Amino acid sequence: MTEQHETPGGVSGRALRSNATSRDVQTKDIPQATVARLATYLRVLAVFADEGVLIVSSEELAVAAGVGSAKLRKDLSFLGPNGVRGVGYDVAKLHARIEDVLGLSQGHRVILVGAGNLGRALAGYGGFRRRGFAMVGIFDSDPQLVGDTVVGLPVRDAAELHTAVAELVPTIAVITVPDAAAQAVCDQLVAAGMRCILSFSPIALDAPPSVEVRRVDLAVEMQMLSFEGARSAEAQAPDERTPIVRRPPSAAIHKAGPARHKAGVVASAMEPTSTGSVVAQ
Amino acid sequence: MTEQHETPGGVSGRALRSNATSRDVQTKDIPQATVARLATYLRVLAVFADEGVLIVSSEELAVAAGVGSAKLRKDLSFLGPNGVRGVGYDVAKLHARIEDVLGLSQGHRVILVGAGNLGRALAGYGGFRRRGFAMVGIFDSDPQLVGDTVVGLPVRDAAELHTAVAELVPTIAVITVPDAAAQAVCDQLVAAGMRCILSFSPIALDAPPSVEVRRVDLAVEMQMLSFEGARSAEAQAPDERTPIVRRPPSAAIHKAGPARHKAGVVASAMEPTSTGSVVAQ
DNA sequence: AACTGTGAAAACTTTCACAGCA
DNA sequence: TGCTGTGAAAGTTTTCACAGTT
Repeated sequence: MTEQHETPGGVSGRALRSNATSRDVQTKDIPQATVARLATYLRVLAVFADEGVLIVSSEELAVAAGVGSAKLRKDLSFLGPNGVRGVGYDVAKLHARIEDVLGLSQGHRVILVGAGNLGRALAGYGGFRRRGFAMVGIFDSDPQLVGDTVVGLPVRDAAELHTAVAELVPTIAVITVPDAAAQAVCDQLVAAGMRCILSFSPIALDAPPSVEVRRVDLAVEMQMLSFEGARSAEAQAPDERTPIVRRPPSAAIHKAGPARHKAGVVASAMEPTSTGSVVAQ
Repeated sequence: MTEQHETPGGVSGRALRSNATSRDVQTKDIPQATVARLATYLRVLAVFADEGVLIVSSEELAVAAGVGSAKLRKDLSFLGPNGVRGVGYDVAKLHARIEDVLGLSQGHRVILVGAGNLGRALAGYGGFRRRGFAMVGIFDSDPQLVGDTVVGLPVRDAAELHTAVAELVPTIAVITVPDAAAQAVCDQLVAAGMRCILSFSPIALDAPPSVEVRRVDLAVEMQMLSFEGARSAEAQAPDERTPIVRRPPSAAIHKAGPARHKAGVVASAMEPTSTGSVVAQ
């Protein structure tokens, strides 16, 4: 369930490449939900291609991607005709088509702000490189980290962001700084001209509508799992449920102590957040 | 854009805790989309609580969470009455209520399989601990890594998984191994009795319907950003678009070379995947 | 006066089932 | 015959707007 998504109006273009196939489709009309799955199909197609498969049917692709074949066909139909009736889809051709529609054909230059644990892990994450995202710059404001080398790139001072953006011409920025610093970093990135931002901080970032901000909250996924798990447990043992989750040793933080209840104070300072989207899935 | 979700029927129960408030609501009736957002509200509420805020209005909460207030109220309405008309919501009470509904009240014991970059980063990710997820075991099959200490825990041999699960009684398992190993690890976890699995491998995992599997594909988020970015660029400069994404130096992998086209071969071996869900958003 | 809770409308997604084509 | 592309139905989610409460 992705989220709202204020109408954008950003920047970042695609190189010319006068050949046919181009991104003619009314991209505006491709449902959000479909876009999310196109990315998945792309990966699966890459696997098929590696295996030397030339043609796949919607059924095969669907199974590999974990969706229904009707849904897959419907999704692909938004990109115009891509297959051959009675035969299937040309793996290479479909891969190229989706890449094109997603705006991945030219590849992306990515900078990462926040060289902490998560940042370094993402910088080295093979899945990005493998799918056409090149890491071109890493930044942090911690003098301790500045100068380190991560996946071959020097960690630069976050103060250099503005200059560096002009020089590196990145198309996507990834934020992996502590929550408290996220909004400030986002502002800097916007000021530097970035138009696509992926944040791993769970806070909602405020940015002009011309900037695309996506948010990934890793804990949300765990919490959804928790819900589904608890739900199925409930369904199975309507009442004599076994307390498998015994000892709450170090867990159960934020127990929202029943302290200071009673009305009175009302919300105080709270950034006028907006833009952005959730995962969810 | 979350996804399908085969009807589960799993395990993992909640401790008794005879007090009121319990998870009475027909959890079955809470929309998937709402569950994803509840997790977000929870985090925002924790922030408000830390700031000493006692009461919030749907509008304030909504802004902080980055959603519309009507949507937020509708979401909360699935949990039964939680606020006071004309006043707002009691921060602590609402926090506790959502925690309860999501099945987080008892906290969760988490094991992680795959002590590579991503695994280690997740193990140390404060967002988990902060929200009640306690890391209790880390595994890897690489002898090089076994024995290392990550966030205070020794990396154990993945071969010990079965025994370890019996001993640690974890409720959630996180998979961060290379794609090729993901299905095997998943199978082991299922065999060991795990019922909730979160995988960071982009491949669709096959597991019995009684096991909840969620998948997070970090690259999908980037690809969706790419799409939105390209789309808005298009909207802005209908035709004389500036090719900001110039030099495709190290980027643009998987260019799906127009080599071996032409039909003939059809999909070969492909795991009969199923279960699971996507992010996306 | 301020704010929640909620039916009902609108928008969006998924699923079905079949016409159309190689 | 086999598989795509797609309208139309079904299901889900969001948005609206207002009745109900304190």
